[in-house]
Amino acid sequence: MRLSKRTEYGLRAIVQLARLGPREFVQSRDLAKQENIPAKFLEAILLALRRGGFLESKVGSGGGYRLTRPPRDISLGDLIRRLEGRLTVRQSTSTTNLSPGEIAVHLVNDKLTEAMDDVLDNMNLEQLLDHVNRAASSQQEMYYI
Amino acid sequence: MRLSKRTEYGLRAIVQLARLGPREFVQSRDLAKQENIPAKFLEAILLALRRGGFLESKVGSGGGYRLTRPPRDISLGDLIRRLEGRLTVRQSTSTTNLSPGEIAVHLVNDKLTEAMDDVLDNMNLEQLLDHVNRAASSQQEMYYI
DNA sequence: CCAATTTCTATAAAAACACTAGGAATTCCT
DNA sequence: AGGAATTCCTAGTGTTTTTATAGAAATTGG
Repeated sequence: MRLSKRTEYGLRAIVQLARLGPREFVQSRDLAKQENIPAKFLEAILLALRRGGFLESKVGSGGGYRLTRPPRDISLGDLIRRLEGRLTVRQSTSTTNLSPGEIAVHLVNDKLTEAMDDVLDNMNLEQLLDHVNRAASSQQEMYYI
Repeated sequence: MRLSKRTEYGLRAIVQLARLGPREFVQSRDLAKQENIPAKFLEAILLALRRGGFLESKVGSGGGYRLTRPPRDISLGDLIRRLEGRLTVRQSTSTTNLSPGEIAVHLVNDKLTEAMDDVLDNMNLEQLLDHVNRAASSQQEMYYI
């Protein structure tokens, strides 16, 4: 299991935005530079995040993006499902006349989906930032020991 | 999250093999027909399962495939990781000098991987078959109610 | 009016996935 | 011995998904 580049970039961008605080608008180009993400690709991703209600934007000179609400109120589940484009409705393959193998596949798929949703739905952006800070500072300590 | 066709087909085939018991060799072509899977594709998948130690084969007339061990001893984790080809080693991107965003991505990736492994490593083929049988029989009941 | 920015549409390039072709090797059966 | 059935193996092909890129319209601030 690996997140797509799209999701990875989106996550990295929103983490930056969350760290910089909700005051200022940050430009797509700057985010791209800071995180070393292809600029045009990031543009499209930020747009999707805006449409998803995670970001608000301001067009024109001095414009950019910022969070619509505090990190605590942004669920990783909502965020990542939006980024992965996994609105891929549960296959509506009629649940009748399935072979045993097909039933098994369904079962496994459901279990996996549930497990992932569990992880993501129980973590918000604030908690993720806390983890990151802790990880980063423990990385710092390494140098002093 | 969705399993690849390769994994889906492999799972369906091994479920069939497990149901038919460990006695007889079953031919690839028959499995393909029963589960409606492209024959040549399935061949390659079964071969991989043999190399992974899940199946043993007999070449030539009257040949085919069968499980190497009882379903109880086949972990879904081992099986599916083999099928997904997800030996995709944990990225060895040096864990130094990561941006906060990159750390966040790592964290999420690890959590998700762990959650999926948890599900899969705690289920064996026998348990999966039980689930399937229960699901199938409750599906049957539907017709009588 | 001009520069900076988001927004939008269209397309291209690359990678992953889902197969297919064809023949070699092995085994069984008569 | 010979032919039919089967796995084994290598290589290739087509399609879909992912990862971008190009370029111009719309909006805003100065």
